[in-house]
Amino acid sequence: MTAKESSIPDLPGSPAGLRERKKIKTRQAIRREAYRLFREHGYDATTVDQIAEAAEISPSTFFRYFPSKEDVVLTDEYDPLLIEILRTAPDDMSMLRVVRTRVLDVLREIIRVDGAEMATRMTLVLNVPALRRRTYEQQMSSWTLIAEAYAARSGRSPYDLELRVAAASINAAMAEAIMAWARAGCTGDLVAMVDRALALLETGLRHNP
Amino acid sequence: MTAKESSIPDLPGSPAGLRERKKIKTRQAIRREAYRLFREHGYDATTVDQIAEAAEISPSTFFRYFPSKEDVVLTDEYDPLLIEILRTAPDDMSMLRVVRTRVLDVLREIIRVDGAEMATRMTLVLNVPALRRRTYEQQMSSWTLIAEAYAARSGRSPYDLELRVAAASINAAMAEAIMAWARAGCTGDLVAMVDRALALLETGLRHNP
DNA sequence: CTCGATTTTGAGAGCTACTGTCAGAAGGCA
DNA sequence: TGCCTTCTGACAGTAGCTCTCAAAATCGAG
Repeated sequence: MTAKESSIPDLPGSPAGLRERKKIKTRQAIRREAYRLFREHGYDATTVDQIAEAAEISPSTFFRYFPSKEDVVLTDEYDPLLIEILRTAPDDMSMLRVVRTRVLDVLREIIRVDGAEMATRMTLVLNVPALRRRTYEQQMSSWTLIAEAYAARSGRSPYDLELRVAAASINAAMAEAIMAWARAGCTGDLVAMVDRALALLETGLRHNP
Repeated sequence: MTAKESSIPDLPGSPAGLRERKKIKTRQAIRREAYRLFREHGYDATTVDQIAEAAEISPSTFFRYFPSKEDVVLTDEYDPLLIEILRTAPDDMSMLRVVRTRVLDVLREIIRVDGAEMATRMTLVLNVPALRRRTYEQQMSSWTLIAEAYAARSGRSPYDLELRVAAASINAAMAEAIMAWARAGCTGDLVAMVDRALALLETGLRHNP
């Protein structure tokens, strides 16, 4: 209902063509009806046909907007932003430092603007195994890009083990914090939780748990 | 062909009943034919019906032995062993120390006994997205159990964030090392690579990449 | 060995996610 | 207005997976 366009990535405003506007409206309708049905009947119990009917489109049209049912939940416009932040960070700053400063600032802003929808999504991701898997895969492919960018500018191999382990464990720590937040009903300070998780990685697991 | 029973978990020997032996033989036949077809035609291009025909069973019987096509590759008898090692470790030993000492010893032994099949599996997991996702999910659920066991004996909450982050990042680091090994054609010292990955976590990501 | 109980199996129908094709409708542009 | 591009719905088809049911194989006891 409310035009809640996130202000963090460049928002293109209303595009000129009627075609474009209709496409956006259809896309929003699909997502809205899908989320409603997921909430009411559960993810697995909701079929694509039902979503299509609720959104008043044909089932085949559904797959023109989203390559799979999972993508209705998982399409994420923030990943490119994350990559960009890390790509443009100063050369002498470690991945982890960049995340704990710049990325967390952006996360705070995302929550402010888009918190409610993020909560819905994360709750679904927490509770539906298929979505959890896809989420991890998606994030890992982003972090692979990040690791490769770091490799390129420091002259390491793009397959450098330490680099990839750093990326993978930062990803895992953030995911774990986000899931803990979702488990707690999306209440509490997500940014603080993510920072706590990352602090542990920074200190190292020498004596800790 | 060769009765290559791994000697690491308790090997039950040949069970008495004919029924049991036949079941094991069928299970092995399915896996053997499946792996052969995967190698020859690829994972996605191989259908369950083809595997069933090659193993001389009906398609419906296939699903009595493996709940899904993915499970032919992913069924892993080592995970309970991993959990057991960590569960029975001394209370004052951190997760990471247990892994870097005891778990790596067991891994070395697994490679010695079962190296070839492990290589086939890891190569499949590396190259088939669906398998990668399931693998991660599977390992994470094991590490959740481990985290809960650690929580119980140290009086923490089973949802303790630091504990879960530690478990998740150890898991991620090991997975990354194993994937790097598979990427290198399953050559080189896997145990050394995993240890390098874990060493980074132990030191912490303060100045590193 | 035989008979009844239990387990395993094959056949087949059915559901859902997803892909591809193709003609026709709708929007854009001169 | 009329042509061109894009979008849409109907339909057929494939693969993974579930469920049911009756026939076959195995097991245990007498």
